Amino acid sequence: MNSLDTVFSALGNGARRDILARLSHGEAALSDLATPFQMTQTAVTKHVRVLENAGLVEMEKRGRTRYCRLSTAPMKEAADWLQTYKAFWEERLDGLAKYVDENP
Amino acid sequence: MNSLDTVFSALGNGARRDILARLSHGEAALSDLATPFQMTQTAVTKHVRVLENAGLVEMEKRGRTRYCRLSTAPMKEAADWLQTYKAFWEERLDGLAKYVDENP
DNA sequence: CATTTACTGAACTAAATGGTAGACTATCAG
DNA sequence: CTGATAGTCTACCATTTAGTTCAGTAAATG
Repeated sequence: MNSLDTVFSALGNGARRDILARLSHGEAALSDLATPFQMTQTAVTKHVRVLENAGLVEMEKRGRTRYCRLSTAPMKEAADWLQTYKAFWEERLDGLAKYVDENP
Repeated sequence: MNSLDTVFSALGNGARRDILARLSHGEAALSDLATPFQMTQTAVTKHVRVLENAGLVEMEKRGRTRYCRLSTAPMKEAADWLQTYKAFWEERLDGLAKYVDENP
């Protein structure tokens, strides 16, 4: 599977985006993530695995706890892909601006 | 379902991204899309429906053919979401630069 | 009018997703 | 050692996804 496939579909889930938001405040253990998200630890683990598989989080086991931290490189890839369409939506905005100018 | 959910998961499929790429060259009928993508027309229609549902394409029926064109507004939303993490990956790059500076 | 073309809809399949529960291992604290 | 804590693995479930086929409607064309 394409890397953009895994990244975009990993991001296509609110719970996972919430986990990323939480991780943007710093490293967290799996159990730290399970508590606030009203979810089984197993479920959280599954989500984190998806994120890990997409390269969006890195895991490190210290003792019995497994810490997750953000890894944003794939996000940059995704952002770059979207960026290729930026000209498009800006052009559309320009078109709108022109329309507004010509129809006061 | 959250709008970012539908947009990101719509983008999480190579076939759909290919369709968007094709549409970035201009309007296309459903049948125009089916031919190059070695897929049933029904399958293409389903993909396009997903894209339409995410607001990424707009459809217009003229006569018996249904034309699709790009609609990038939701992409901008997605890009904006990713952008909030941009500081992160740039910070990481700064950290790397610092590391490189300190370890010549 | 007859035929082709463009598309729709329903029904089906196989696999993936998002979630649960339960039993088990490993580690840390008292 | 004992018990609590962190996490894993397996199995199961319901729903969604990605695709197919086939039959049908609607519009363009000879």
